[in-house]
Amino acid sequence: MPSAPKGDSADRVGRVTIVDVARRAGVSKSTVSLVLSGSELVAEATKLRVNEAMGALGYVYHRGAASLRAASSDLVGMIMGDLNNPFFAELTAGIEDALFQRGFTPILANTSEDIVRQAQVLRAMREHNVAGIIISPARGTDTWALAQQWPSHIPAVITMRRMIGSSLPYIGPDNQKGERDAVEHLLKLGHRRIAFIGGDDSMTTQRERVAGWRDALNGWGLAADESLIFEVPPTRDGGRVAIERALDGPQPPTAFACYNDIVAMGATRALALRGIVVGRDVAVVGFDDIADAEHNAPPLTTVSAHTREMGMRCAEGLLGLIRREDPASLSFAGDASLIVRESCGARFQGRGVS
Amino acid sequence: MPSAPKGDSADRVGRVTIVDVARRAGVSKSTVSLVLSGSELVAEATKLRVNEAMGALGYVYHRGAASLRAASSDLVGMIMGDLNNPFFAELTAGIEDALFQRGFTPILANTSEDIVRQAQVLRAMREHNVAGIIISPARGTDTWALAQQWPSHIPAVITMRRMIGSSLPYIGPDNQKGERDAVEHLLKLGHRRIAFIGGDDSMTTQRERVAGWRDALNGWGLAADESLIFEVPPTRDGGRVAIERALDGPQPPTAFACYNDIVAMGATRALALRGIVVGRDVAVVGFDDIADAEHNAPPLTTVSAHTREMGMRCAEGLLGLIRREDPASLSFAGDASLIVRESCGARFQGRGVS
DNA sequence: ATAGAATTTTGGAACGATCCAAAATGGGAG
DNA sequence: CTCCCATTTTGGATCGTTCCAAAATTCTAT
Repeated sequence: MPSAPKGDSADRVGRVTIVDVARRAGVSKSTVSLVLSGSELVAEATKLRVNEAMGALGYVYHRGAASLRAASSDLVGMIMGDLNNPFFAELTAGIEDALFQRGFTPILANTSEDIVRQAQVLRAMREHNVAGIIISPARGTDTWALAQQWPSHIPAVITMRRMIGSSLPYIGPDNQKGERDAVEHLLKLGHRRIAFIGGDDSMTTQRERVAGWRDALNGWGLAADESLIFEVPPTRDGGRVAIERALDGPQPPTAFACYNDIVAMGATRALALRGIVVGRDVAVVGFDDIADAEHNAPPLTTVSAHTREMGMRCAEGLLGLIRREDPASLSFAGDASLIVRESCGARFQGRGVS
Repeated sequence: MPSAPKGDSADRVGRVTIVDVARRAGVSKSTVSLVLSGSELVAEATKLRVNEAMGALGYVYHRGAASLRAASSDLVGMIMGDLNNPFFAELTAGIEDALFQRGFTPILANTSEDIVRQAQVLRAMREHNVAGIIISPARGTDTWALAQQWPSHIPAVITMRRMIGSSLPYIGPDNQKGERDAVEHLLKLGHRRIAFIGGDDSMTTQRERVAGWRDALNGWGLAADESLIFEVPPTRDGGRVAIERALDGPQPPTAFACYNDIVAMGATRALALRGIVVGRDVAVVGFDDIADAEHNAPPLTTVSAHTREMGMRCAEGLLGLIRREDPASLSFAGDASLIVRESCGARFQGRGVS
């Protein structure tokens, strides 16, 4: 017979508590508590007896009760702007993994870019007495409002979307450097009219990436032509719209640096539908390196944000804050590295149908 | 000056509790508790005074403390097999939304299809005294093992992956019916050699979808040719591999019913790279209707699992269990409806480049 | 055998809410 | 002015843990 985890009182009405365990092991509840916390104080023999009792009774630790006494719980809030964006889904999975491994329990909230929802969610997290939060602020989040909604003494790290003027540490990729590399790559391939498409001026991430685009052009002694910045929603459809606007204008660009991979996918699709072969007639680069990027038609040249690692960094950064390390030292701009595939033409294989 | 939420004791060392509020409002903590729970018993004037005190002190409700006395908390576990699969990301967002609206707080766990991780996560959820869980079991989860890891008296609903023999209610789309519709559509378009690609026999979802495929063929008086079932991982690359195997075999199929959209995307891409125009030379249908499906090249004909609604159903089903309704009556197979786009050829526009 | 030190164990007070029976208050009828 | 009843309010026990000072036990050296 396999060892069944059910103990003799597994079907009791109430929960099996530390007191029940203590009674069965013939010790006091304090001793059981000591065993639970892995204390060195308790004698080996006693430890064994207590563990046996816990097994027999099917005891389950009650974290809520424990954290009532401690200052904070093992809960950590994860507030994401848009879970349906694969990039954020990957980031979420990364953070979840890292937190769980460190003994924290992530509570998830998806704001769908809704700042009202975000405010509600922040309050709920406070009510749960979370040890801290990792937040990717919804678009349109105001630095001041966030400061009002989240007391500065509770650990929080901001990820992926920098809040200017906020005292909270920021963890995210180096957008400017990444975009600069991407655009320089296009310049090296001979492109001179390089558009930037997607997002708009109100998004810090867009501003950082545009800055990188400008840097690269200026670095090559070229003036950045602001009319080549196309502000469209950071969506697939946004990519399509930008392509249409760009192509229908005078002197269409020969290369497109996209706000992110989603926009780039929309753009490549729109180009393909016009019969333009991406990677031969025109170059496209994305940003983020989501899983789908390499399966796009054609596979996207993009800038990797090292999503998984970023998630780990976030978890670690928050842990640092919880341990009361200096917030300033925690801000972190991860590397962002160019991944060359086919959409830029550098490795174009000339396969005929794109 | 805008009304600052900071009260006079917002920077106290400890937390502001109902006792502090009670003191300031000149009432007992019981009264404050009554106000908190929205009781009708308390006089209007007192209610006002208490609310004023809460505002002034910046009181934040402590859900953990409250749930210590109640049988269970407002936490609900969400256990997902693979968050990186856009389908599950959408489902997760849907469930999260529905739970939050009903006043529950979802705690998230991504098992990455790892049953060891899943067991750990289940335990963590128990320790958090969750009101219930919504679980999409990791591949390879054994019904008996799950029953051991999750006591039957704690509400749980299984979603998307039926566990045969489990007493827990199952909520998911009608896979068999959906696949039958899809394959019938292919039959109507004149296809006779229709392959089923992706997943394998150990996955209940695959078995259900294969059953639908078989139903459709048999319904048209055709024998289901088992050699047309290609068992490959339910991934993009799996789709590619299946296409290669199928095309290199004798008498290649003219249509492919795919386990899900991811496989279908891998398949369409592999076909395109071989110069085969999907929607003209060959037909492909997917399953799930993830957001990317309509942006695929060509847009995928697929079966919608009504993901968002499914998420809502899960939340509602769990709520029913928490309210101690009959588990059997909660099982639910949602509709699964065919969405015709271009990959099957029914609406092929003949655009040249696919 | 015994003081003193070292090692183990323990009872009771927290933590911040809810719940219940009982007490206080207010109003209307006699 | 009292009594009764309806409306409000309240103290204290409780949920399951941790923490702390103090008690009990064991060990060591004399």
